[in-house]
Amino acid sequence: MNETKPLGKTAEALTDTFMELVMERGYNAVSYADLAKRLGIRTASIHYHFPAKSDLGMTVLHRYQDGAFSTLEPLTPGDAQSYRDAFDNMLIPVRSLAKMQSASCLVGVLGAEFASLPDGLKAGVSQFFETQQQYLTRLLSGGRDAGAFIFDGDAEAMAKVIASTLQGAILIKKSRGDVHYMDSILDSLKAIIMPG
Amino acid sequence: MNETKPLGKTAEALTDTFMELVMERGYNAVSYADLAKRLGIRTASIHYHFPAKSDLGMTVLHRYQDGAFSTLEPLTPGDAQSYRDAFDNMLIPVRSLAKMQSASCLVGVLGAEFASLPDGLKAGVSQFFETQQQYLTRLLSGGRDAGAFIFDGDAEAMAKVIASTLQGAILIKKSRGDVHYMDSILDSLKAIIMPG
DNA sequence: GTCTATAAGATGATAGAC
DNA sequence: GTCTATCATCTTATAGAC
Repeated sequence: MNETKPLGKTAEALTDTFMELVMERGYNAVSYADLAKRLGIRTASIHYHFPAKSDLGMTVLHRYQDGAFSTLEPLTPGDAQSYRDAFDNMLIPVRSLAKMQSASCLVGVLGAEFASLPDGLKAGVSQFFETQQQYLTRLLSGGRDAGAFIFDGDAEAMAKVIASTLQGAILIKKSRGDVHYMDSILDSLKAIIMPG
Repeated sequence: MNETKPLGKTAEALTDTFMELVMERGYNAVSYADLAKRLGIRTASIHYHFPAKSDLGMTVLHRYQDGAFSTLEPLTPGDAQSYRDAFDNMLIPVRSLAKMQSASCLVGVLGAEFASLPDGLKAGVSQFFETQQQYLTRLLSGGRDAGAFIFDGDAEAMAKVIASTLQGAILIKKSRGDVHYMDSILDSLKAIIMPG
């Protein structure tokens, strides 16, 4: 039910390119002219597919969200290993981002520009963080009960720590241009919730 | 030696306003027109004080950096409590940021827009993160030796975790509009390096 | 230091032909 | 679906008067 509607070839290329550039530069630094140049078309053609820039933004945000949440397993009660696997799967898109030298999380970039975003994007960004926090909280809570994780304090607090750490690391990594920046961070996070 | 040169009254107001707006919207979403309107002057007057936008950006980044690092104590060997105090003092600007509903860290915002920044700002942002990581690493390393902190792994890895967590939390907080978002995160971080 | 005037270019967007 | 042509507006920036 969260399927993104299929797009034509040009619309697909537009969303891919726009997403890539926003993840590098920010929403406000990517123009229709940039996209037109990249795809070898005119800016007017872009408006046929996406009448306003905010339409492009919304489409790209939805696509990104689908991708980021696609590896999340439904949190049905299971054994300890199933929770550890779910945690690892949650990290798959993060590891993918970690390897990209000059990109960072689309939602993080949009969040940085929050006050300048059109309303729809603002709402989408807020919701992304809310959904992520809820999932992580349930994962950590259930996982601790099942013996998969060990940590003090409530699961929601740990969920916020983990979400923040990942987001911050992906952001800093881009400025440092170091594709290995996150290696130790992912290890450290695991050690924090799976000591010993 | 890191003193920022004194500015006139208008230049001061310009840097304050520019910093505030960038922390809310991002560098590319703040224009000379925005500043002129706020201060009740013309855009041409701004160019007298800061010929190019990148000049404004550099001045603001330096000011921000001076503020963020102003509470850092020189890391001379001391007892455990002195390291805990130094950690708390490092957090003073962070706590200040946490209270601002619609702003996030200037350097984080610039980092999100990295690829679109003028070269001077790129270099400044990279350097900020590098300096912060070096300080935190020394603080954690010395503090662990002095018995102030307890954690596994090397100090640099923990420094990266802490810097990333703070940066990510400040970013997410803005999108969530929750001035209490970071409360539990600061508690959790302390619990991670000062268990028990 | 601030203003008016002005410029060159970018930007998001529309109308209508092909 | 893509194009040409065109638009109003914004954006950074400069020259020169006050």
